[in-house]
Amino acid sequence: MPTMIRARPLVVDVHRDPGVCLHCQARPYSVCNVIGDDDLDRLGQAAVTVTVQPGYSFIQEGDPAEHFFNVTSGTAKLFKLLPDGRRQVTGFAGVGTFLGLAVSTSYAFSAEALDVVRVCRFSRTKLRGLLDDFPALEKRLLEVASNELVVAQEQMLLLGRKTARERLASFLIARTALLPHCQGQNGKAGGASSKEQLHLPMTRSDIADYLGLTIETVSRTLSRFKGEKLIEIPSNTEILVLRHDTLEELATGLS
Amino acid sequence: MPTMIRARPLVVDVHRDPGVCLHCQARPYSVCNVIGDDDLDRLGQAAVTVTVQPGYSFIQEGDPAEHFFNVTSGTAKLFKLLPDGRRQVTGFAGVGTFLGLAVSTSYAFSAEALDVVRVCRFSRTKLRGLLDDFPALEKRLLEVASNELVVAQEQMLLLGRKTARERLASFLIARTALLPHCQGQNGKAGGASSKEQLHLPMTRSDIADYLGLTIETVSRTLSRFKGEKLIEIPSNTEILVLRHDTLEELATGLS
DNA sequence: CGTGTTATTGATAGATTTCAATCAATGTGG
DNA sequence: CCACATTGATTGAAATCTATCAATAACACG
Repeated sequence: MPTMIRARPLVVDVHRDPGVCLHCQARPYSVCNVIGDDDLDRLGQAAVTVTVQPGYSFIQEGDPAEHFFNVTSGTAKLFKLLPDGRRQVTGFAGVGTFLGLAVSTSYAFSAEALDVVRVCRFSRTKLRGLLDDFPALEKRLLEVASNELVVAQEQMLLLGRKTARERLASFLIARTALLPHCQGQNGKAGGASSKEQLHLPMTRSDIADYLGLTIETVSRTLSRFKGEKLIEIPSNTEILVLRHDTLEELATGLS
Repeated sequence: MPTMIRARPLVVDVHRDPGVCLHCQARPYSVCNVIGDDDLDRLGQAAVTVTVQPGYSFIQEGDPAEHFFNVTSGTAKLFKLLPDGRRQVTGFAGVGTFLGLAVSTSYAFSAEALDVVRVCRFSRTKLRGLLDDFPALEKRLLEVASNELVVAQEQMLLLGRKTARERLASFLIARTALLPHCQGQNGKAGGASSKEQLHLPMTRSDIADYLGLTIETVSRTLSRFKGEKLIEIPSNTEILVLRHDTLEELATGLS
């Protein structure tokens, strides 16, 4: 049975500030990067900045979808619930993630902060206006949505057809791809070790709900990876990837 | 082990015809419906009509994504494969479905015709031009993509957290929603029977790969539904839904 | 009508879940 | 500063759902 406590959509801090967009550290990763410096204030005026404390949610599945969000710092988990409490985490939203694309009148998922999360919040109507004025923004959103679609299909493959080991390997590999130095990080030679350190802001329970497994299976599988010297587990929130390519093979179903 | 035979991307018939769009029976269900009658020829000139025979595929996962497609008749299955042949069907594309939204340079999935499928094919570059000229089309595509995203998240919930019974029930309910007379089809009173007849163009194997199960589990579960008088199975391709609301409860996890 | 494909049904096996206990990390209050 | 409680993670044993293996049965098609 999941926690379900403190799942109030409590939002802590709201403020607005002209010119923030220009120096926003999330800008290079966000849809905003298609807006020129000159027009950026126009964008900023349509948004408010919201800070969400860990454990609190800022989107509730089923609620009327009045806002769009852009994550500027921190990580949130996105999830859907069944009436009896079973949960499916559909994704983790990091810096630059645009949320709320659900066209319908209500949100299709909930979003809860894993650490302190800051988001830019746009009202539906104001964003509509922005899209009319900036066709490039609309194009960018289509791009974003298409990419998410590809990711979702990959996740369906994982959930429908991969073993627990393959799921965990896929998860770890996907996480390494998010690391800042995300290219040429390991040699091609078989068995080359790379030592990538992952920070996991989510709990084992979140990982389980993301991969369609139980906490216990996640824990057991990671322990086995550790025993096989594929990873190290310095702490509950850190994982050191020792054999990237072995995990990658596992993730794709080879072996 | 899946079939894997005749998975050649064989396309059978190609022809073009000015003015076809105007009388296309798929128009009301397609993205084209945002284009006015006057501009419709412009759209038609950018497309070619392709007929695909059952069992043949017109999109191959991994191939360079040179075209977009719009299904005008028939049904196709969309799927991804693991190297060892495990398959995940990510969706079924019926009349009006727009395909190829993958932004990247290569397709993220394969598409294979279940029955005779006709599609409108657009080259990437020509569609790009159309989008520049018709902002409404771009808006519509964003709408389509967002909707598919919602559907994909629902499918993740199914694959990650639902039981075999719940998956089959969800599948049947989703299929009834596609029926032409798709509103007010059954009374609210508990236990009301509705008798909706479903035509299933896909095999049990396709259903299994769609729901993350095996053929045997699909067959057994349907047989059990039959034994419980929830459905009838007049033929391999037809299913009669006797108790829509009972199945709906099952689908949502209330059982 | 054979003949091959697809679907059903049965028996068994196996991967993951469930139930349960232990351990570790963190925080509280006397 | 140290018992005590709380939460999250790990590990073990048993149960269960679904997969696998295997045999029929139903169907489509030439």
